[in-house]
Amino acid sequence: MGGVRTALYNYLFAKQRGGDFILRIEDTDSHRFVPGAEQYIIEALSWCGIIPDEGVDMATGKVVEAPSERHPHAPYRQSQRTPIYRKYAEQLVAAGKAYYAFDSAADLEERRAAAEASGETFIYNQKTRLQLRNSLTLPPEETARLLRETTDWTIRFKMPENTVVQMDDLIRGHIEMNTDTLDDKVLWKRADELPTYHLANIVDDHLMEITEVIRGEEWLPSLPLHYQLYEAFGWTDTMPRFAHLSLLLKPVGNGKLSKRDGDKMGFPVFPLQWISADGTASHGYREDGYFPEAFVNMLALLGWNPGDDRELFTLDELVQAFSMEKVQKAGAKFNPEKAKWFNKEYLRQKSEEELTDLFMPVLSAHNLADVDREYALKVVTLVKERATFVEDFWTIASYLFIAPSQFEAFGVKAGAAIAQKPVDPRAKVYDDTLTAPFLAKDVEKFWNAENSAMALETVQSLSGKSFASAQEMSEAIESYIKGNEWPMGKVMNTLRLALTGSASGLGIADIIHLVGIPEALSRLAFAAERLTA
RNA sequence: GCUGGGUUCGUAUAACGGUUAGUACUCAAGAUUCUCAAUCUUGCAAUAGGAGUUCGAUUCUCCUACCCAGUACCA
Repeated sequence: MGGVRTALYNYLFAKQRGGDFILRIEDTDSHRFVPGAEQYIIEALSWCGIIPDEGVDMATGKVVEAPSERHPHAPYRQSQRTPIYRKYAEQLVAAGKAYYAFDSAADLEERRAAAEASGETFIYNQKTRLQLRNSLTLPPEETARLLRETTDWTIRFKMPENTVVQMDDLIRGHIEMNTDTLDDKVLWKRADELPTYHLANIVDDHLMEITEVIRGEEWLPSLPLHYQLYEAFGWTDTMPRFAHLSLLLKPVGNGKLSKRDGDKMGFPVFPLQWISADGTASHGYREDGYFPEAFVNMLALLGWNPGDDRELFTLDELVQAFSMEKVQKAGAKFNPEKAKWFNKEYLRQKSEEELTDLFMPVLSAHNLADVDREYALKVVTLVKERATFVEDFWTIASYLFIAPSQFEAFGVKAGAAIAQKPVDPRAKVYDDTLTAPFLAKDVEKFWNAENSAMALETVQSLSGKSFASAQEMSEAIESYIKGNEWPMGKVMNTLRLALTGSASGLGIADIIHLVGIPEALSRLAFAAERLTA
């Protein structure tokens, strides 16, 4: 989610200014390589409607490896650009702005442990670099020999001493930091013979003519290093502008949003379902039934606002409205409830035709492949306002497709839609298995000889007549019950219990008008047989 | 620890020195209906604390508290 939001803000900013949004794969940690991750990123962005102008060939969905007019800076995968970084790293060494370091990992580890033991922190910087094994301290011929005979070396940036770096951030404004608090960061790694993020990023941003870098807040502490690198390369005149986005925080408690939070609280943290290497699956917004428009809209408003009360934006509207000035400095706690609200709003905006198209596969998934589309459309019209997800149509109205007598065979539970709500702990607990497929608490409340007789007679009174609309049928039912001076609520709820399995849900006339009077009578008979024993 | 960033109702945010501190989500109540939703109405609820600057601070400055990030041959 956080990654998508960062990409989204980049996209909105770029598109608003007529710029290009570039996707570059920063895969310079060979140890953390995850198969499929690259494709996942492309697919996730594509689902959100965030289409890169450069870096990905959208026809094939692949990262571009060879330069073309549209993709002049290929390859866009950093692991395929290593000679470039190597050249620039050595250029820095030659200019005296970086140096070769030969300290072993174990040695550095030891120094860190020793410093920690005495309550200090070991930093590889201007204070310590002259006591360590590097091209600054070793005789030139020894350095040359080590470089020639081993690959056991790194390149470190020679951080200038006591210099206050003056920085600007599009969101945070002016920031300054003294270089004495910084260390001599590794630019070229011995471990996998690849550049670090810092080197590769600065080199690529320069080569690819990047004008704005919008990234997560975790990079803010690295900004002075990046400024110094631009300085060292002599690229300050074309240095991009930076914006550091605050992080997405977990809904409750402290800390940033993590995979575990979603699993624990039952909301997705991934745009698309993600299967980890160990086989565990994490929920995705797509698979959980969210519309991409709703997901993107929700994400955009998490840390940014248009300055007025508008909340619903299409991607194009976001491009128009977005401004860096209105991006929030503080981290934003993610609210899963609001995410659902957005989805509900988008669902309501969709036409009944479109929703029916989406609903048909849901019916098939519940073993109802041969439902008449016109019938499904009528159901959608009836339940649209009540649903948050397309899947809800089924949960709310499964009884419009199958009778309670079939519930078990289709894996339906009576009152499933209301059962999702948290139950008041003081409420009486009923054993639904005793009356299944009918809800025990409603059976106790409404089902008795008197009520069921009235319910049956009411439906029988409709037999043989035809009704042009549910409204017309509703009037007939009402006048029949009132004519007999029967209690409206009791008859209706008893009827609903027999028809749907529970005493809550759609209007009685709506249900009977859809399923038909003979079906209603048959359901009444089934309920009588099951409940009057 | 050090360095940097941050702090308005439970949550997301508005108010860029002058408002009864607004809006949305959530929650609660009422209206409505045959129930449940939906809808409508109403309500609950915030400027972290302390100094200063100012006629006046949510807004500017400083201190404290708390939160976040970085402190890797990870990004």
